Parts: sequence; C-alpha cells; structure tokens
Amino acid sequence: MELKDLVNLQNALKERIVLSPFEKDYKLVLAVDSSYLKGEDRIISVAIIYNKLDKIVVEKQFNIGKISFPYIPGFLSFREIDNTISAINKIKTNYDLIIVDGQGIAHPRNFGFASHLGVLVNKPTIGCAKSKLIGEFVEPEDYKGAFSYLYYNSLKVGAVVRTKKGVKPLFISPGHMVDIDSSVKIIIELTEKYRQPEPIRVAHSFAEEVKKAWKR
DNA sequence: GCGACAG
DNA sequence: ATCTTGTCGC
Repeated sequence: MELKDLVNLQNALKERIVLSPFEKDYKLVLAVDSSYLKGEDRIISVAIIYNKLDKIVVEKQFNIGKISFPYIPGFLSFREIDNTISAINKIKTNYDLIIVDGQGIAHPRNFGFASHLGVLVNKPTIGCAKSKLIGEFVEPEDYKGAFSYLYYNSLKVGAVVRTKKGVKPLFISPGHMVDIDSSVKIIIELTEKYRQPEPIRVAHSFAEEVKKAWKR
C-alpha cells in the first residue's frame, strides 16, 4: 500500500463525515490515547470512560498490538486506528462521544485521526491536538476559554483554544457528527485545572501506567 | 528548492 | 511518540 492509495482512501472516506451541532446533553465521554516502548514494535492503546456529571472515570480498557505503520504527518490514523478500535471494543459502558488525541478535519485532506475514527465507529468525535498540523490562526488571548478559529484553504477547520491561563493553546477540530463551536464548548466544559480536558488527561496517564507495567 | 510537519 | 533528573512556580 503506497501513500497515494492511502490518500485516495482518505478522500473517499471523508465523504461520510457529517458536521452538525452537538445538542444532546451528554454524560459519558470516551477518550483514547496510545503510547509506545522505545525499542519495541508494539503500540499500547487505551480507552477510558469519563462521567462528566460526577467527574469520575467509570471504565478503563487497553489493548497491546504490533506497530504496522510508521508515523508520517498526515497519516497518523493508519498507525493508531486499528489498535485503538481494539481497545474501544473492550469497553462495556455505552457512551455519547469520543475525544481523540489528534486532529479532526484540521488536516491536509480534512480527514485526521478523529474523523477517521468517527466514521469507522459511527460515533461523534472531537480532535484535541497539542500542536498544529496545518492552518493559520491568530494567537488567542491569555485567559481560560479564549479562542480563535483555525483556517486552511480559506476554510474554517477548527479552533485554537486556551484551556488554561499561561499555557499553550490546544488545537480543536471536529472529527464527525459535531461542529466547530460544539467541539470548543465541550472541550472547555471538560477542562478542569489542567491544560488537557480530563478525559484525555486520564487516558494519557493510564497509557503511561500500562506501559510501565509492561516493561517489568 | 525551502520550510512545515498531529502522535 | 520516546528517554530522563532536577528544578522552578503556584
């Protein structure tokens, strides 16, 4: 499989993306994240369920698989999506939406990891990235909740959101079945006292925990 | 050719 | 993403 074939696949699958406001009053949020071990060809993916009302984690699952694709900007989903779905399939709790560590439509072909995952599992997904992949924006003001929109090819593809004063902003973009403003609102609602929204923060630390346990 | 480049 | 100790700040 060459990159041009993967580009065709992304262009074909993106036709299935639906971008609409997320109005539902949600409660259970699923978040995914992956970690790797230096010398090994393994990938550890985790899926956790966060109860937004009680602000607690109600389920954690993980899956360890083999890396089948290198990291290439614009093709991250092909590296992490299979193992990530394996982790999600172990989740027994039902949930309303998924938050992904990566971009949604803020992607060269408007089909980042969050969009790819959303289309495959047919669930609302929001991309929550720590840095930019593509696009232009003006730096948001320095207070929690401040944000500016991200543009690419004269198209609004996401938002740059300051989730905490004094820290670098997050790059938020809709993956599937949500829109930009709904995504920003949800990410801010789920952010407590750290830069990352709680679901992603918990998923990341759990992925680190599983990795350390695997080492021994 | 040069710079940019999710995790 | 990974490795890695101390250290500065709230």
